[in-house]
Amino acid sequence: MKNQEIANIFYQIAIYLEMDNISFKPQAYEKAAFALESLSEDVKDIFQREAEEGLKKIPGVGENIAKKIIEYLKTGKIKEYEKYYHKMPVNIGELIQVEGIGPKMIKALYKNLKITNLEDLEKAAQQGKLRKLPNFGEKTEKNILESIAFLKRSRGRFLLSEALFLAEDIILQLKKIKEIDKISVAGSLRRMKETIGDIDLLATIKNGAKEDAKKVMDVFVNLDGIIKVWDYGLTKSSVRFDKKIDADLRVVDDDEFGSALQYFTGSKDHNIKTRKLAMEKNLKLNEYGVFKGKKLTAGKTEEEVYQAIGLPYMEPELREDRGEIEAALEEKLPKIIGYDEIKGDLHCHSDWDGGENSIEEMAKAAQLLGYEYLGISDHTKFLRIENGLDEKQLLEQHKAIEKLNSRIQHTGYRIQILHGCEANILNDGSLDIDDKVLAQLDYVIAGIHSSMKMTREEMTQRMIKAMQNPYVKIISHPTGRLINRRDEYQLDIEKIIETARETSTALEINSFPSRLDLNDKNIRKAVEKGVKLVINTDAHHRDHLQFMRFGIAQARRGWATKNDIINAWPIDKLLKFFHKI
DNA sequence: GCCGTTTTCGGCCCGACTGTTTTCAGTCG
Repeated sequence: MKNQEIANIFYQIAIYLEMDNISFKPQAYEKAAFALESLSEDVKDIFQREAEEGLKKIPGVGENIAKKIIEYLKTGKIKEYEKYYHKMPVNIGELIQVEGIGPKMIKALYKNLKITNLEDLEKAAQQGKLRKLPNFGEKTEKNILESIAFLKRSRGRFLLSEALFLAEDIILQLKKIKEIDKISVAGSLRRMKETIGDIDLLATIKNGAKEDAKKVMDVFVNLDGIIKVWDYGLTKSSVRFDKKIDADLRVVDDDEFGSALQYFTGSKDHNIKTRKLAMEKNLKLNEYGVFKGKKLTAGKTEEEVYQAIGLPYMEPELREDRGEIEAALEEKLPKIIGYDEIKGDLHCHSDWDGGENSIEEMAKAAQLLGYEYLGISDHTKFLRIENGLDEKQLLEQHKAIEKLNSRIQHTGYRIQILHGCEANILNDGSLDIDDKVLAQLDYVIAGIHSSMKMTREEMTQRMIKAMQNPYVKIISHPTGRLINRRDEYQLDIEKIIETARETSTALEINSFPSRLDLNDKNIRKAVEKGVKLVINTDAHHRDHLQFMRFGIAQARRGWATKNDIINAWPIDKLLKFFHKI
């Protein structure tokens, strides 16, 4: 799929344009890039089917950008970009990741110090060269070094979504081979960890024949997007994809698929415990099976492997040695929420606040996902750039949603649209929308979108005050972290959880791939305190509704059950929760 | 460069915050 590659080039063109103070064009390129990466269909397919006209239907794509997409599809290059890159050969993708660095700084760094990548930048900062540049100073230099250190800590880890989308694509390709019998992801990806080091895949061959394994491996090492083959063998091959994600494929015997899957899924600590448990029963557990002496007693499925050592089957998300084995032995393992148990998404943006789709389009997409309800929660007025709604617009939107609800029911759609908003928590903990208006909505989400560098005490008080507002039912992305990019706010999460319990406020598990906030550990803390949670996507496009599974995965990793998640509840129970003032 | 219930040109892109400065440049959401 070329969408992301083209989007990345457009993002870079936007930055080059911004360096030259060109107005409006950068936003146009950014908008097109955003639309491209949100697209679920391959632009190549759209172009083949509907030519340039089809491309121009993508929001933000007009005549010029459509031509550039076509140019890339045909030649693998975009001349406009090549021209800029020739003039300033800088690794923009790398430098822009540094918090506090934007187009103007990249330009100044290149012009004055010939800095082209992260390594150059770090060296120059360490040598105190940055502070001498105009508009730079000691503090900027220090911030840049801190930000680079943060990036380095997270280097080599990929977002769960990136790894999963690639893995699913690989599996789709491999499943076309008729000799393949079973295939599954393993490793941290199967455990749905928030970041992934590499992709592990496990497969079996129908008749176990060596020449068939070779066929499979041949397809694997020649997949689209591979830039390096590390290993090529009949039982294991290893490759690197263009985003520098590595993937391993192992072929195992059908009899050992379960034990191999269990072994390669990990986690390592979980496996150490399961092996100990096996030893206590005079058994031996390894990747080839469960053995009594030399006799194989289990191995074909994970279920029989766990059963053989006296455990129930464990969902991969639980296998972190965080007490799951002990809980299982005491039959106290919770029934964690299923991927199909969410009944609605309560944090979605519409085109009222600059999102891509109308409320109706969002509702129809939600209906297709089988949801009972969809909550529209646009930004409010403090966020001017996001077209935040003011009191008057919120009331207008309320009427529009009432109308749409009654119209939709006559057209065979069963989905019910709820009206909320994502109000801004201002520095003093008050909200940017009048309580009288908030009172008229079905629910209110409150979130922090500004002044993220307060002290721990100030930030905690700020959020506590917002939760004490009787209309606030949900706190969005409670810790504010962006994976691999920005740390959490300074925040006393225990106090926040405590206040959430006292005020019956639900804490969000934001499913947006770069957020996953709350994270699994904080989810577990909240669940233990009996605090209610809500899994939302923060969709700004109808395709983003699909991100739900990433949030569900984190909820599962945090041992949350259906009862803990308010949007796994039927609508009557949900509305009762919202109206509990 | 895109877009159109202001429709083929003229809008679009604001305000807080930080760090640099002494009136402002750049980043972020």
